[in-house]
Amino acid sequence: MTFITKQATLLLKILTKIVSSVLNLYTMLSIEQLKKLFPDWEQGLYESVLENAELKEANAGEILLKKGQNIKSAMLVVEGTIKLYQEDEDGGEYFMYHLNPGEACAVTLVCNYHHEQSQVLAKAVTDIKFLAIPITFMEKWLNTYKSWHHFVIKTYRSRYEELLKTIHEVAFKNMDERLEFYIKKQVDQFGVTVKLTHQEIANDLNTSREVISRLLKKMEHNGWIKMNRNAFDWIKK
Amino acid sequence: MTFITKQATLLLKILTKIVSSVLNLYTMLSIEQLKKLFPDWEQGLYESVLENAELKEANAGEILLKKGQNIKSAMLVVEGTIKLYQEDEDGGEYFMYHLNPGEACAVTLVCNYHHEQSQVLAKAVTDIKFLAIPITFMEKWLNTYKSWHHFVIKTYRSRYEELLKTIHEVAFKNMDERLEFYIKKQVDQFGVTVKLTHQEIANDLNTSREVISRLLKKMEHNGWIKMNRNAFDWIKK
DNA sequence: AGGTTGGTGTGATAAATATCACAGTTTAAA
DNA sequence: TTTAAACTGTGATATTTATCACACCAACCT
Repeated sequence: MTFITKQATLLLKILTKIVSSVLNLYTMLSIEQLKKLFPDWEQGLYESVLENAELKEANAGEILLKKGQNIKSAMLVVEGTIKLYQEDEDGGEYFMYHLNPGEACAVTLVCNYHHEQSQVLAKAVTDIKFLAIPITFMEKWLNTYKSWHHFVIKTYRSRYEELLKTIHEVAFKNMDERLEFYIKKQVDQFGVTVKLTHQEIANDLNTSREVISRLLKKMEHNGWIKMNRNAFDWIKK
Repeated sequence: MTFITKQATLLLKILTKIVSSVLNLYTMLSIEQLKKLFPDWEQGLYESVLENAELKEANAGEILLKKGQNIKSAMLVVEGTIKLYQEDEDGGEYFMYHLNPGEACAVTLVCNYHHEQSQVLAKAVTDIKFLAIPITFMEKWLNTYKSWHHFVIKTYRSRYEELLKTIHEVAFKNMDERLEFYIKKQVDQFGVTVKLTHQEIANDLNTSREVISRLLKKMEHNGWIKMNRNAFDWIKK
């Protein structure tokens, strides 16, 4: 009885392994796809990534990274869009920027692999695919591939600039201007039809739903937007 | 007449060059000092820096970099303290972090030397000395010195983290907590005696002097500070 | 001493935002 | 079709912050 159970367990493990490796073949990227996403890398880096990265998926709305969570792998976006937030201890969130295919999450590109903790919250906005690279490779690749080095620096630089913009908004602007700035980012990402509820916007800007409702009403009066349920169109300019 | 003028001009140029190189000798750093400030560099990098960087000075209060200004050289702090601000179009400022000896101003570490503009405001808090490295070397050094590469990444990473903290404060906290956070940074830098007027603090936090005065009064009542004219002591904890 | 300047204290009021309360409306579920 | 849940609109009120007005005081100048 126990013998049979053990045999079955073993068989299950083997089968799982086979299935997952077959799936991996199916879902793995071709080197050509990789080159399109990350055009400036060296040949060897593409190969290293294919060999060592895991292609993962997540559904829209899923939380990919929480503040305080240990970082165990770098995240490179392959498909879909991720939203990056600053997260408060007691539930607050503040939206900072989007991550798109070909971009990497800066906070996960850690050089020293000693228990780095995430300072941000990352959420999948759409269904996504991303490459997860164990952080043990981070230091090694920095020393091996110049193009990786440049990629890391480029990533940090562009994210640093996004954070500066965020600080500019939140330190100097009132909610009406911050909302406009927010909507514009949304429009750049997904087009003039903004499919978000007032509550969702309020959460992203760390304010209350009523405030957003009133400000959107005002924008409607000004002829900046055309409102629908669960969505509105940005028609300004 | 023109001949004599030309001769004189030439002489002046030569003299200027001699004087400036003598001055350079006087003010230049030794390689030992450089190693103390930037411990993890390669030998060749120290030499390159000594050869190509200019050691500059500035007085307390001087503005080193303004938003929108073209970046022509990287700044490495040698002596004194610099304050980094986000700057608003109409005069507002928001303090983000301090830069100390051995640290570099991230925004000036540009890889591409095509008219990058500063996104920040940098002010000398004390009299300072810093190394100015023409940005033509940035790309070259990235390709030549691994230690430079690591230095740049380390710089970006730590500044990115500072910006995250700033966003956390300004997005989630009320002025009383932001003031406390601000004072603590000040105390970490210069000790428990905070030599700032209410007006200066108000400017750094983009608020008004009255607000800071009232909040400091409250802190005094709570026994967190001991107030004097032009300064106060942080005595909490 | 008298005057000027800059720093501080504080009331009164306005503006921006947060919170509460509740009504109406659409959508989805039973 | 009825019911429940989610989304939106809006008034009333509280809190936080900004702005204005002015008084007081210490330091410095002459």
